[in-house]
Amino acid sequence: MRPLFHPAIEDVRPEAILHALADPARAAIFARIATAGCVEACTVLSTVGDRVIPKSSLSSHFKVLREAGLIRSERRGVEMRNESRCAEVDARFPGLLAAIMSAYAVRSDPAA
Amino acid sequence: MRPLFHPAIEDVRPEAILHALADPARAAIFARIATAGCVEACTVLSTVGDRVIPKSSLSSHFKVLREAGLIRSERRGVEMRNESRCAEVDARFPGLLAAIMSAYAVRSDPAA
DNA sequence: ATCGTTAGTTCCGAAGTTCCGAACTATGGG
DNA sequence: CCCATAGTTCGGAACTTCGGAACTAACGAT
Repeated sequence: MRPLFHPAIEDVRPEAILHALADPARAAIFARIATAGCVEACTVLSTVGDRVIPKSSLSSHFKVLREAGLIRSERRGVEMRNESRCAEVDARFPGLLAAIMSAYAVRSDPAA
Repeated sequence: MRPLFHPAIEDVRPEAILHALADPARAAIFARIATAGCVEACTVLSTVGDRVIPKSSLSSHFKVLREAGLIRSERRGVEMRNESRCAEVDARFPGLLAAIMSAYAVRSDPAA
């Protein structure tokens, strides 16, 4: 298993963030990591909404989020700890994550 | 030639906007339409940075922006007028476009 | 009217990306 | 040591993107 790659915050590119969050499943995973105490293992969230996501797909979603600079992942024994890099990303691209997350919230809002 | 499709603002989905703007070339085209008096024809901007974009690719970039709800295009004789739908999009997803555009500006900022 | 020019679209093949099941690797417990 | 669990990698099918060539549509000049 190759080591986990995390870009330095100054190497994080906006197109990678937009690409990562342009997938609603990935955006939902990220939202859960960002809100749920900033730590969540992989198979804890093997469903998004009512949709089951296969392990291999989940693994690559995490990889995309990690390589976009949105989360930091660490192997802890047999499982993985993921925490969001919201604070760092927000310092570099102020307001970006908040605006994206609230855009998704608008869409799922029945009043919208 | 089939007619140009524009989604109603309430049908605009955040993932479509993120996907459209996740491509730096498309984001640059959109930025030019949004800032340059909100009207710009296609071949006026056949280059992005120092990169030449073929007509067929340009045409599909415009289509992606249009169908994401970011621009409104109208055939005016032999050419096309494009105007941004910033105001509508901003009313639905407040701050989203501004945050994305300033994220790209950070990236191209030599001090970043 | 018809020709030429300019603006943009469509078609289609090549190249690249995404999805997901199956096989694999790594860690920890009994 | 063997098993179970957590996650990764592989590989093929389905989908997307890119760009050149052929096409269409509008306008002006003759």
